[in-house]
Amino acid sequence: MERKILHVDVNSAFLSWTAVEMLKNGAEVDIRTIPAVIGGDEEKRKGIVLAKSIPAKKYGIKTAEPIYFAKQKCPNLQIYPSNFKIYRKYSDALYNLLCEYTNQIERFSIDECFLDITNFIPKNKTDIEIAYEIHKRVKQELGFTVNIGVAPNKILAKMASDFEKPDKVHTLYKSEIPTKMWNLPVSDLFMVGKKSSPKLERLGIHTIGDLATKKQEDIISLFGKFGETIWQYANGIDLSIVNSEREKPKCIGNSATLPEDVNDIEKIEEVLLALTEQTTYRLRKHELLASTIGVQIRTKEFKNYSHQRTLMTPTNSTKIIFETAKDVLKELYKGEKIRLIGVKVDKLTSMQAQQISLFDTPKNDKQQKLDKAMDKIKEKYGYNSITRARQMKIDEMMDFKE
DNA sequence: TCTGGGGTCCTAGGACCC
DNA sequence: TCTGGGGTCCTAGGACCC
Repeated sequence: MERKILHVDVNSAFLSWTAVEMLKNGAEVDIRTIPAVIGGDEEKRKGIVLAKSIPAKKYGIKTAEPIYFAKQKCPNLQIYPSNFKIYRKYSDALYNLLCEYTNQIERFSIDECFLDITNFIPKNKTDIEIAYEIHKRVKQELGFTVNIGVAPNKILAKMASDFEKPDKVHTLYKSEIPTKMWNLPVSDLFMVGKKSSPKLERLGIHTIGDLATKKQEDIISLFGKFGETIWQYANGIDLSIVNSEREKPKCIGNSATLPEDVNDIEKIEEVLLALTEQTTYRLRKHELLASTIGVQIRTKEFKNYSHQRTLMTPTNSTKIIFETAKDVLKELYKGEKIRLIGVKVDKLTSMQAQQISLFDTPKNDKQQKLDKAMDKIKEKYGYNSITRARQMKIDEMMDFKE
């Protein structure tokens, strides 16, 4: 049986949510109506565009481009900082509203959800009517606009919600694929990014339709497994289900671009410790243990390097993970000036499945208790409420999120 | 000129085992 | 001297997404 899938996508999410919050706090201008962006701090070298208003888009400003360029395109551009606490609040409000329509709902990102409403459409209504109802209610009750794609599977629903913006409902049924999707540039297809689209162009594949009508074997022989995926997407084929199970993460990591390039190993290790504490805190919150510890650095020339190491026994101990990360960093670091440092834990297993280790000494037990005590305080009073003394300066510098 | 931070998935090459 | 083939696991790096 044909399924009924919706993809709900918040228009310029970070900017819209900031606008709603500002209006609630008595602001006179709605930043959605002026050339404005949400962006990082240029002085801290995090100056990229995270979201843009429609008037800003008219100046040719693009998401993820440096603010520096955006300002050249539009000198009177208004720039507002990001605030993930607020985004989480609005994202949750949207999710709660959508849950009234189905229990098969997948949070695809902070501002996108897939809904499978196949078994939840009342007899007197159609899928399109439900989409319009959600569209209207979100605007009236939450104050921001969404695009909704209505289709028989996830890829088509996602492509449909990406059609004309903002504040629109679009359908993309199988019969509409040639007229609504095949005329679009191949780079508009989900998963075709800035590396594969020039490669496709060189092969004379300019539109999604060009890709769809090529022989599947030819695309597979050129692009491997990835080729199979994009060929299927171009033909509107996607058998994946709307997955409402909240899955455990497969890896957890934190990284930070430093305000200045650094080659002082002590300073680098201090930042590494702060990042490790953040990562292990999240690891423990998920009740997971990690087997692989990885460290990444980015040089001032934007070269990325990484090393990792797998431990005999999975752990979530800040001390063990930090000691390992320091070791891995030593292998990796050749003394050059670095711009970014990151830590990542991988091969995660649930704590319940933990094997009793021969190395569970009283000393390790003490470390575990210390981690737990620190976590509790962070839980109760906020992440920054407790911190190792020598780290205070770094925390200020890196403005940690909750 | 300037280029965030959080993820997922894939690939290629090497080590090691039988 | 000449030296297979299948499998698993690990690592480094890269593409892509929001």
